[in-house]
This record gives sequence, structure tokens and C-alpha cells, in this order.
Amino acid sequence: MPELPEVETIRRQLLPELIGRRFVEAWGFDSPKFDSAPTATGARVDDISRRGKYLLIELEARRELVIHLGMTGVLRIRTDAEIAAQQDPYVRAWWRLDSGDVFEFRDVRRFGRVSVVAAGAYETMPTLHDLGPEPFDDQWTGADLYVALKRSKARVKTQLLSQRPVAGVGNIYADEALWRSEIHPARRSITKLQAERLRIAIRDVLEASLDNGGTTLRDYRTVEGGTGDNQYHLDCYGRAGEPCRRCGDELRSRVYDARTTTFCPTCQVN
DNA sequence: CGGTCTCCCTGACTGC
DNA sequence: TGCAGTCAGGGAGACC
Repeated sequence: MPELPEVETIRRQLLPELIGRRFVEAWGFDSPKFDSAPTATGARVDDISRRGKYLLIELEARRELVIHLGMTGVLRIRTDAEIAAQQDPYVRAWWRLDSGDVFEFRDVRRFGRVSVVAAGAYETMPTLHDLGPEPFDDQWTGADLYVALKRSKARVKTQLLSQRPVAGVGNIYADEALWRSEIHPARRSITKLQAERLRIAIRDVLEASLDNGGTTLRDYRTVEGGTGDNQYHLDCYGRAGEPCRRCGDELRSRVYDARTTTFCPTCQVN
């Protein structure tokens, strides 16, 4: 599932492909999640930025093509010859570039989303509208995280997944960061010291994954079609039943708020 | 209002 | 081998 490191990897790869290009034709799958794609037709791409897991393709005239990859979203650029050689029923939106190539959004499970809006007008996307700070922002402190988490009584893991305390953390990196900072995912409050440790852990696990090109468990692919390598560097996520690399006890899997969570019952204190 | 639950989707996997 | 049942999960919206 694409989280911040995966989306950032994709952003960097798309930059040289899309900057300065113009969308000359477009199509969107017949669903509210994808059918606004053609409204970007005619626009030139000025820049590509990112907020959390949201890719923001900045268009001329202060408009944005917002893309969320959901669970199975893949972005790629194909030629007509490649498209003709391999029909793909899971392409949910595409934009033809003035180079002739086609920028495609493939999304098997349709958990992703496309939206063309005036720059910064995120009212129709509540999570993006109320998105927390970027974890790599130097201005973001442990005190900020502490205050943000104190606002809610939900479990710390659930709060992280809400994108409000900090942007871009999904199930994989939430489990990794909580393991690394030795915080039990079901806690409903943490100390200032724990918040600072958690902030550092979040930044470190995201940075390590970015350095590894992201985590490919199943569907995640780079723009070039490659996989990431970070799946070989996970300490916690997906390792239930295996020994904790810190204390040796067996990692456990539990469902909290409808999300599978892996943690060490011994060193992640509740 | 806020915490929690359900639903959307479909390929992969499990068990009989 | 085949098929039904289960699982995975980000985010929107319903529910209490």
C-alpha cells in the first residue's frame, strides 16, 4: 500500500516525465472517484508536489490534479504501442501528453481517487483538508505530536492512521514506528518523552524506506514498473509469530479499530 | 462532536 | 482440481 515513501518515490520519477507537458486528451472510469480526470484536459503541468500520501500535480491557472493511490494504485507512462500490446482492464484514468505518450492510473481495487480542483481547494477531500504536518518538516517537533495526540482519546495507532497528527503514515510505518519507539499501539495517551521518541521513529522509518525505494508487499510499483526493497528491512509489520528483534519474544497480531496491527507485547508497553 | 464501525473492491490465499 | 469463504486496507460516511 503506497504510503509517504512510496508516493514520494513516484513523485520524483514523474517529475522529469510530466513537467512542462500538456494533457491533450483524457478519460476517467465511470465512478465519482475517477470521472473528473478529463477536466484536466488542455492543462500544462507546472510542478508535482506531495502532501502525505496525496500526489499534487500542479497545473497552470492554479489548478491541481490530486491523486491518491489507495491500496493498489500504480502510475505509469506508456506508448500507444505498449497499450495496444497489453490491454489492461484496471486502468481507471489516463491523460494523453503532448509528447504522444499516455500517463495512466491503474488501480485494481478502486480504493484510489482522482480529483481536479482549484489549488488548495480540498473541501471535498476531508483527510487532505485536515492533514497533519509533513514528517520531514524541520518545524515539526515532538511537542507538536504530543499536543496533536492529546486532542483525541482514540488509540495512538488509530490516530496515526487518521493522518491528523502527522501526514503520510499508513499501516506499515505506523507498526514500524510504534515498535521502534516501544509504544503499545492500543495506548490512548503517551508521555512527552514517548511523543519525541515516536516523532524520531516515524521520521527514521520513513526515511529508511525512502532510501530503499519504498515497500513492495504486493501491488506497489515505481513509475518504471520496479519494486521497492524496504520489505526486506521491516522489523515488525507482517512478522507476527516471529521473534522480536529487540527482546526475542513472539510478535503478536491483533485487530484494533478494524486494522490489523503487529506489535511486541513485551517491549511495547501498554 | 467524536469515537467506532461499515463499506467499497477484487486478487490471493485457505480449507474442504 | 474446484469452489466457497476469508483476508487485505485508506478513507468516506454512517451511526450512536
